[in-house]
Amino acid sequence: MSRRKRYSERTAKEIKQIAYRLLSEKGSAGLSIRAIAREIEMTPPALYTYFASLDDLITALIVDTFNAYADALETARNTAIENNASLTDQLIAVSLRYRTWAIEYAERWKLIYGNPIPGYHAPPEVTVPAVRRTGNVFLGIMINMVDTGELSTFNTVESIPSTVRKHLQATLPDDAPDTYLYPMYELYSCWTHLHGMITLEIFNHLQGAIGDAESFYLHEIKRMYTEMGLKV
Amino acid sequence: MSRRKRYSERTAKEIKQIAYRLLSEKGSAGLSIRAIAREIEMTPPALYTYFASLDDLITALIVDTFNAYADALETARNTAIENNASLTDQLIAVSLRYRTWAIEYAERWKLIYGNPIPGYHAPPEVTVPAVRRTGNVFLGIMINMVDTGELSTFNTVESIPSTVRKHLQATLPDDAPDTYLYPMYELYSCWTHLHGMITLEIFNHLQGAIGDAESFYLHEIKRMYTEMGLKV
DNA sequence: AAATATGACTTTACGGTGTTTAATTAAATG
DNA sequence: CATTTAATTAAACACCGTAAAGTCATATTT
Repeated sequence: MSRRKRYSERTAKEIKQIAYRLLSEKGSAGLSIRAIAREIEMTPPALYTYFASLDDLITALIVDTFNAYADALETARNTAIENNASLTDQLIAVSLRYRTWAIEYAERWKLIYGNPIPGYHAPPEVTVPAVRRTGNVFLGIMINMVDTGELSTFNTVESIPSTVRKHLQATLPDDAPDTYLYPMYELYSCWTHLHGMITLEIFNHLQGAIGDAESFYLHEIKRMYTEMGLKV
Repeated sequence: MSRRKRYSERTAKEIKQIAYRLLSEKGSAGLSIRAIAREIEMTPPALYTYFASLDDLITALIVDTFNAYADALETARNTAIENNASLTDQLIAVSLRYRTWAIEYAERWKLIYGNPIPGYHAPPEVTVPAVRRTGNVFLGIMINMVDTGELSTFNTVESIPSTVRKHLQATLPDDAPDTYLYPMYELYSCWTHLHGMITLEIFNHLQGAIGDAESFYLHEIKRMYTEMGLKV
């Protein structure tokens, strides 16, 4: 690891930090090569040494953000485990963190889940695995629940549409029991609901309707998990 | 209504149509004053006669789009009624249309529910009433269901968080019975879930996970309405 | 140690964007 | 017909991403 390489990585990190600051201060509209160059006191083309294009820089931000999001969820779960929380309480803790992180880092969240930068298209080969990490935090808990019997799989598996069931089966490891289909399906059912509430809150469509988005969210996840058969 | 005024309105409409075409062809990145000017064979500043700014033009597109969305939902419901569909089937028909419209007019949908144009902020006084129209199609059906007894209100009303309940109560007409709180709350519970599925599908986060987003959506809404106590 | 190559930059430039200003033309009104 | 008003244009400003070419210090190779 040469001196020059270390310097270069430090600068790349600095560029990303300035990008995050501009993003949170002025939204994605403030995120430009030239604005970053001004802040870091370089000429705009100098940034091309570190990122091949603005799109590349944004992709780097997106990947980092997905990972930071997943880290936050994992931390939330670990904290819950340290406090001897039940699996259900772990699930609730992670669900709540899923929202608070989104609110706290709203502009970064919009970067990954909104459609913010016109002309930019995220390369799926890099973002799809990153998305999966966040889902896996939820899935891990739910699979634990199936193992302990807390989450009953009864006959819901049969009712899953066959196309969906086949797809889930294909993503399941070979040695995993069929009963794991249930938590996988349930994961997406829950995820889409959580995600809808958060999206609408962040884009300001929910507050006017419901008044207190936080209480609504908490109530909905408790109701959702109750209907899944958990004792909340 | 003078000749000039008629011409002016026709031109404004033409501008919006070109804007929609550019939007669906190239996404929000292709939506620029200068691009529209090229298409309509005007110089860019000429467009400022019709819209005070690009933001104003976008706001006009957004309002139109919200209304078109609501129109489509109302048409879906009316068609269902004409076919003697039950209230439950009306609700399902509208729910399905909520998705197909979003997919069909994805770029317009992103305009209203995503965060597409950096620097643009929708004026709430103009968009909030427009959002409400779409919700009212769902709400209308659910209120009918309460009136006919199809939708039981049992004790869910009591469990609604007090802050949310107060807010819903405030938006309820004075002469409406308290039992209407239940469908109002349920509306938002359903809406957030539908919205989450559609958002994730449109932003390409769901297909990789679930395979067949359409079947998933149908299965989820049926399950949701079953859990609400409806006979689907 | 000298020569070469590489990486980090700067200057300049091109073509794109939204928007303002002032001047011009066309249409409607008195 | 004269005057007001609306519609349009040309020119310019301040941004934007990025390509090309050149400069200079640092690494690497001979």
